[in-house]
Amino acid sequence: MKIATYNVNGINARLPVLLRWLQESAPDVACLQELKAPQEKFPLEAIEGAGYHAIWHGQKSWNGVAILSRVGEPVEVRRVLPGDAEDVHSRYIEAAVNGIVVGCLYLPNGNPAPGPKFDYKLGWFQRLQRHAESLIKMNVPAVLAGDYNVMPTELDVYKPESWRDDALFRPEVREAYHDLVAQGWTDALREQHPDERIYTFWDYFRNAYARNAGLRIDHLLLSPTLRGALRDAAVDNHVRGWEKSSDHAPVWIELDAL
DNA sequence: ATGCCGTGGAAACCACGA
Repeated sequence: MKIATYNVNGINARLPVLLRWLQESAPDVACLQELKAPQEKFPLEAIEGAGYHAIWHGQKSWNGVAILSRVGEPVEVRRVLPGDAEDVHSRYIEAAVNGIVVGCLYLPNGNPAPGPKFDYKLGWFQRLQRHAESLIKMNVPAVLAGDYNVMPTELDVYKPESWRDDALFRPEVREAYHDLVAQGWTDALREQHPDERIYTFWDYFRNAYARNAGLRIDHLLLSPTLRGALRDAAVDNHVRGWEKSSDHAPVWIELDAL
């Protein structure tokens, strides 16, 4: 079973690239972030035409997450990260697909730090930790996939020294990610490639992709029950080089049947 | 060191992203 995550940066602006990638990479499940579309502007016909069921949680202008599946309909579990009734951002959706709980998340950017946006990021991270802990305790096969907006280690940044004070790399955020993983999760891409410089995002400007000035911020975390099923993990790096690409590249894992 | 680019939505610029 192949599960992917892809921050599309505008699903309607990205539709040709998204469809081309779905055709080429053929993930069984795809978690999408940054739809940047209200609920009623999700391009369902095109997605279904590509052979996928979909559930999504849209929002006007910003955020927005979706779960696509070609291995049966995703059975929605929730479309809000628990713990804050005031939080109106569309940043989380969760479904049961083919016997696996798939959480699709778009963690807040948090810049500038310090400040209210950074506080929101840390609070969101805490809520994610609590929810992830509950998934661990339920002992279900689960994948938490998405744009975490954190580079976990120096190996995950092209130039660590210039990112020290950034909300994506500050110690509090890296610690939050570390603590989350320490619950028993496996960072699938890093597990498969312990020492490689692997990036999932390259800025649109400063020729970042051509210089490989990238960040690894899109992650797939596997619950303890899935760790042994991990067969492969990689970034569809070349997709970032396509015309009208997102600034992120898709990341995927391949799991053995349970 | 820097939103220099890209997207969406409103307004002919601005918010936001990482």
